[in-house]
Amino acid sequence: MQRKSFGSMSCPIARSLERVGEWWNILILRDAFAGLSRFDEFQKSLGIAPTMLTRRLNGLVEAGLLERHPYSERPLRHEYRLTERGVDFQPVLLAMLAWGNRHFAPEGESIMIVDRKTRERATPVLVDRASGRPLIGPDYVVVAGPAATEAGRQRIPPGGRSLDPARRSGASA
Amino acid sequence: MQRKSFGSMSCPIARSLERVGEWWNILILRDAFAGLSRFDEFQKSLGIAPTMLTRRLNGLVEAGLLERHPYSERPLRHEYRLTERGVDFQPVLLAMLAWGNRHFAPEGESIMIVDRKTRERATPVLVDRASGRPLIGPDYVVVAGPAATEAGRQRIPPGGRSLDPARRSGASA
DNA sequence: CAGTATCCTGTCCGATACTG
DNA sequence: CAGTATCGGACAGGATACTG
Repeated sequence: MQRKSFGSMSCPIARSLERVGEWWNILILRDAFAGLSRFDEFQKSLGIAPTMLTRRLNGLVEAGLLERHPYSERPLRHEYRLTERGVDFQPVLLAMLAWGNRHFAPEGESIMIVDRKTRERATPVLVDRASGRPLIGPDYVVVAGPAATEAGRQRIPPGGRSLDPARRSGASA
Repeated sequence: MQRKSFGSMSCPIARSLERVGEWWNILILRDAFAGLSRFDEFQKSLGIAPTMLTRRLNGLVEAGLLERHPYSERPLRHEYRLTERGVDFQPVLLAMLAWGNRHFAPEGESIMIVDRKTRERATPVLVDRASGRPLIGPDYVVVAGPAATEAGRQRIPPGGRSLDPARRSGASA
């Protein structure tokens, strides 16, 4: 699986995209989280061509998001399970779910997250684990890390770049 | 911009992918969050072919994530600004950033989020806005929403599907 | 500077057919 | 059931050249 590479490879987002950038990959992961694990389960669920599914599955295995586990010898058959790296991808999926629900669900939500007991709807927000404060707001900033390139470093203003939409020129009143 | 469509269109994740699925789109959004707004800023930053950039920019405008604002008449020139829908996409970007940092940063992080004052590193976690409890854990489940199709509904176990990695077969001890 | 026009290549992806 | 083999189309994306 030959990987596409972008100009700004030093960016972790670009690096992530190299692994999950293809259209199907994210949907396969979504289904893996839904508990699917066998080739034909994915195929039925996604309506994807088998040859494509093979390629995407192999890609995800190579990228370390999925693991093959044999469940039958003779003939050798395996199921695809999320690795820890794959499981870690869940926040991205949930963030996309929330965004899709918010902006592209004209007829209402088709999937939602609720409290297990009270059944109340949850609204996903990203916060800092330690402090519990929302990341998107005035309290946090993006800064260059130890592995940043000089070019990357220069794109970030001194003091860091705000994550607050209100401080973005053009956004909001 | 003719949109690709997937089998399971009822899923909000699939719907999101229709808008931002292309490789460049996410990187363009990332740069937009970094404050870039002019054609040539994007081009320099991304190293993308101008013709491609035009296409992607148009796509993002059509999808409602970016807005054109004229900053010069004669000749007419516009800059591209994030709409509210675009700004709302930030959690997805940050989740990808965190995932990329965690799993694909062998030489250390190149970009990180820190507390504006204390300069301490933040770790992004997804929580419910109302309760503050982490979504990925035992407290929350995924259920079918009002707009779910019958097929989608049947894929979710009664009571909802857990988001807890520990309850996933095969993951962790 | 902010694009458009044109051409070309790679590959994503589906359709179909085949195999242990 | 879980894939592999092969074919072909559509388009993402790059390179180059051009325009107001």
